[in-house]
Amino acid sequence: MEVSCLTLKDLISPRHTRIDLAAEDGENAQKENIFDQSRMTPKTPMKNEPIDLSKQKGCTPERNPITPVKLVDRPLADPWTPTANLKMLISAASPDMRDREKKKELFRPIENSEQNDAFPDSVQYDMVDDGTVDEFEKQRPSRKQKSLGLLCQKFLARYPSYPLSAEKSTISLDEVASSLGVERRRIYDIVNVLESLHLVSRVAKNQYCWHGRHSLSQTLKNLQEIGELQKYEEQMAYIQHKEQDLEYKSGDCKKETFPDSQDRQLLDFSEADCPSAAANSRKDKSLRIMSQKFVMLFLVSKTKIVTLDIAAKILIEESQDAADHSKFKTKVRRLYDIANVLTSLGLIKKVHVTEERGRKPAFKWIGPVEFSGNSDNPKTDVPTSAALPELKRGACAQHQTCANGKQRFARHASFNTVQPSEGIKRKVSSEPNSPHRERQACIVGSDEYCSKMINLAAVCRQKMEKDTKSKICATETILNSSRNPAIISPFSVLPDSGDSDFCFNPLPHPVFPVAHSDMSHLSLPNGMNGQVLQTPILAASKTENGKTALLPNQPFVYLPSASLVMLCGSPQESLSRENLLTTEEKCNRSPEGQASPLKPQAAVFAVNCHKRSSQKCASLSTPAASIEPAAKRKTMEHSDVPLSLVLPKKPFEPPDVEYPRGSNCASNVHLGAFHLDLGTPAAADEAGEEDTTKPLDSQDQEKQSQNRDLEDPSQGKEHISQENTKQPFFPQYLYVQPAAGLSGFNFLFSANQIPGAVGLSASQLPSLSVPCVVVPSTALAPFPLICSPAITNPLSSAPAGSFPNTASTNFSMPGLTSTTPVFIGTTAMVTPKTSKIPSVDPQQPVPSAVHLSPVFGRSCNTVKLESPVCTGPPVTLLKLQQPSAAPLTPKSIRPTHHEAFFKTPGSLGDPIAWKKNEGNQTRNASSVQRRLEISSSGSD
DNA sequence: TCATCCCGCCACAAC
DNA sequence: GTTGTGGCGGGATGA
Repeated sequence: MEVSCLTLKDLISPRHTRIDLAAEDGENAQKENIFDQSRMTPKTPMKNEPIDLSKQKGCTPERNPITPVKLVDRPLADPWTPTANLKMLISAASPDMRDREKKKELFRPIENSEQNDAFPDSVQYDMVDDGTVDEFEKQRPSRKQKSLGLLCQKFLARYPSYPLSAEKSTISLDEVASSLGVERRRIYDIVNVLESLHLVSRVAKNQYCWHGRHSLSQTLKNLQEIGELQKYEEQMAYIQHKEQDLEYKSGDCKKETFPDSQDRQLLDFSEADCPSAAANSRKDKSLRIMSQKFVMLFLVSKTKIVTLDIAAKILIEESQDAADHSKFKTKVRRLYDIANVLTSLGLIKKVHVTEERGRKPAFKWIGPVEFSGNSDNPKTDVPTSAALPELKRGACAQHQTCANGKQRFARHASFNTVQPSEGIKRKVSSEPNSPHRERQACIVGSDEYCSKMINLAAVCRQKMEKDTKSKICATETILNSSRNPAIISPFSVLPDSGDSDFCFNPLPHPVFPVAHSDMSHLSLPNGMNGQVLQTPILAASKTENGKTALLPNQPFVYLPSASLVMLCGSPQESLSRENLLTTEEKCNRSPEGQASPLKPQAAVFAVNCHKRSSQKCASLSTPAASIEPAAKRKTMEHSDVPLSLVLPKKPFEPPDVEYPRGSNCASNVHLGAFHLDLGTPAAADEAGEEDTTKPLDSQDQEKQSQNRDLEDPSQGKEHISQENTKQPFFPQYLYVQPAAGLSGFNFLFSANQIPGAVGLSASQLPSLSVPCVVVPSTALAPFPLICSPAITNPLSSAPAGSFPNTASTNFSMPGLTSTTPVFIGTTAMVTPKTSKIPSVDPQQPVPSAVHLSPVFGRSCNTVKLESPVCTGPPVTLLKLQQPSAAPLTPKSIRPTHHEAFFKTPGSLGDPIAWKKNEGNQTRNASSVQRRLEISSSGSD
């Protein structure tokens, strides 16, 4: 938006200037001006008047100034299209033009084109004749000036970001193209991307309707949910790991399970169900869909950073396209196109991720992370079905058809990345916003694919709901999950595929000790989330009574805030965990295991969180996931720009896999599952099938993985950290993801913990009577409160039921703003070790706190985040990779309450945001395993 | 050399 | 058959 605004100004100004100049200045200027006008009127009188323009103009201030001119310009452009470029160039050659243009550099290209067009050929030619050609060439708009991004900005400048309903204007591609002096083809590129976000919709041939950003939030929200269902995060993590592995191996990596799964999905979507495979295939490849998927990657990503190569790989996989290099290159090209538009929209920005290999181009999501009610009310704002291009196109219908056919899919593969099914749609529809959602669903998934995804989400939700209803079941499931790694499998989305569609559902709720109610919300609809959370928490809770009671063990209660992630570890926890473990014996809480789990756990959490997408639960999921994710996020945020992602070469799976059994079998399980998932990120879904279907295997795998982890001392830094985490004690700490913009990580340490480790002195922090130390908000991103269960008062956020113990005392703190994080922990909860956690030292071995520790362990992986965003010094983030079992499951917490209280500007936002975060985090968790070093050069 | 991505051919779909 | 769409990748540009 902002960008666009700026752009608009710029654009406008230039023109104005021109105009003014023309009028004021000399004739030279006049030429241009004259041109424009003359052109406008004469050439395209028709065009000039286009409704769009007029409307647009009227609508926004920007327009006001601009539009009029533009109108004029447009007409001019029209005629010229064929030679517009040439003319423009020529015109550019003119000194006057140059000067002016120089001033206007940014917009020049377009303007020039327009203006140039205006100039009489004679003039241009003259210029050329004069030998200005050289100059012309010199001035010839540079490639940058012609960039799609710039073009898009100009395009956006023409329309108000938030047009009044009445204002909705139609967009004539021809006009726009002519006015902008570009080929229509270029406009298609822009419009397709905009359409994917529902900023515009196709009305008719060559006609699009401008909707503005009203529905953007909703669209993003939907995309996020879908992305979570898709397990994109996991996929990304998987791919990253794969890459790393490959690097190791230097071998070729061919698609692994993951891809396959995706491919399958794709196939299913595009071909199987769809009537016209060809059409579908084409649609699947459409820029619009790619754009949506690309956006999903961001929304799901914990770090909010997506590298082009990974995105391309994911897209390729999904599209079933051969992974051959050419395809990859093509995808990357397309992604550049999309990225340019998204950048112009101010949704992403380019950054560089430094990996072991080197620097990789990447993009960071700078758009809204949380999608709360949204300004865009989908309901109101959302463009009507008519507006939805896709719908118009009948995509919905197709989807439906497909969906129907695929329902099974959803169920079977339900876990597969996306399998939309009728159920999903239903769900969507069923949701509060049903109407809206449906649309969106259609919209989002313009393709069947999308619809399927939606369906899946819906299904997940339903299941989630069911699960919530049958918490008991959940507990059981949890137990089972603990037993069966498979169930826990991160991708659990499907986990139960075999069983029920979403086994995890139950888990989530029960899992989160916090408040079920809340938790339930939080609880990830998806098995993943739920699972993750469950693992740690659940175990605890279960052990306790099956109550979802907040983990007594857990020192802290996680308050759902997108930004926050809290990890708790404490001896107690360990105990509880042990209890859990006992239950989980299966999990094998190997001594080590406990610690190790972190990674997986984190991942798991993340995963779980993700899945919940459909539900608001997402927020819940986030919590768990949030832990790691949060870190990641922070890292990401911090590192707005250049990020160095160091991924542990080792397949994160095993390493991660280490299940901190100790903490919780469940967690472990989850982890394991997660690993599995990681192993087959994309496959996760499928894997889900396999894994889920093969719980035993998965379990075994998990165990193995755990064992591996344990075994693998090396497992990398992460391991170390994890191992640390393994330590019986869980460091209690709270990780707060910085809200967007937050630079540093926020850690919450228990008072017991050694603040020093963190560098924060307890004294410095305002200490609540609570044992926990509060970290300065400044350093910390704003985050929600966290309470240790120990505290008697149940957190407000936490459902009382869930956390009987939790002290809510502080929570209510109205004063707390997102910015002011408050942590409450029971000292008891905190173990000295916990101090480690805060461990600034990423490497510091984190006691393998059962739940939390694991996270730390990983988190320990120092992630250097330089978040450009972060004003603060670059922060080394510890990857909180896993919120190990313990972790709280802030997710569960998710309760709206929390939100209300804590909503912080950035983080808190919607449960969805949570979900996102969670999802991201969880997914990132996989990545977490890897080190994520983000060196973001400064803030952007 | 590599990242970026403009450009326009051309296939497919919609009239 | 014409026009609208948009996939695709060659190859230019810039760092």
